[in-house]
Amino acid sequence: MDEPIETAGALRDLVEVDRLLHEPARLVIAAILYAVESADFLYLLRETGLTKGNLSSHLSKLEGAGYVEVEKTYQGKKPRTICRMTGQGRTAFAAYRDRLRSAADCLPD
Amino acid sequence: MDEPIETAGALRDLVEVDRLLHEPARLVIAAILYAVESADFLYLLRETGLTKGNLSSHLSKLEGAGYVEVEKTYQGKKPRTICRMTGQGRTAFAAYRDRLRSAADCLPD
DNA sequence: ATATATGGTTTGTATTTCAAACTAGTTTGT
DNA sequence: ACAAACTAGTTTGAAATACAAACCATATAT
Repeated sequence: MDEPIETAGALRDLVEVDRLLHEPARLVIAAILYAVESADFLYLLRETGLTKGNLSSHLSKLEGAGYVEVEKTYQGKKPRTICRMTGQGRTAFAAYRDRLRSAADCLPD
Repeated sequence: MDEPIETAGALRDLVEVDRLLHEPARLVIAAILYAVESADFLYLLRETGLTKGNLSSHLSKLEGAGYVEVEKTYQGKKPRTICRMTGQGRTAFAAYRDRLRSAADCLPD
């Protein structure tokens, strides 16, 4: 025996929160993409304050989960990476946001 | 060159959130201990729904950070582990809670 | 030609998280 | 009295993460 014991409580729901979005760096990326329809790599780089390496790997993770689509284009001779949140990503983000808000509400004062 | 670029935005503050408390399992433990003055291992086990192994190691981590004090006593012949949040832990929890709330508020709808 | 900048990706290390396995002692059953 | 099972935890080992440094391809400036 070593399984969790059954109990009630809204706080406990936090434990099952979406870990992909719970990571602060990814939450910031996701919040931006949720709001803007599309954004390119350099815009996200400026807005999030992440390093290029981190932005790249977090984006890949969001892409791998189907939350974000990444399109590689060229702007003249320069590469331009455009990111969009998918429907799946929007649904997941909204759910995470709502969970987070109700969790924040039930934390003790 | 590969440092973060300077930019404004309240969302970005999330990235510097207290990782110790941002972990959902630990946040649940911390929220309980913040509210109750003291709680024993078995109470926390029931309330959090964590496994014993996880509860034990998360408590150790909170203890290592100085957020929680752990006192081992006996209740008759049975071991009883009593946990209390320290002043430092209370301060950190309140700060995390406030940051989380303002982050939750500025997420897009 | 060589150096430097742009727009990213890959790699390596250190840390985390989790549950399974373990420990130490106690109670129950026969 | 002896073994089996239970209680109250801790330790361990494997898998996943998170981060920045190092790298790559192409373009531009000297």
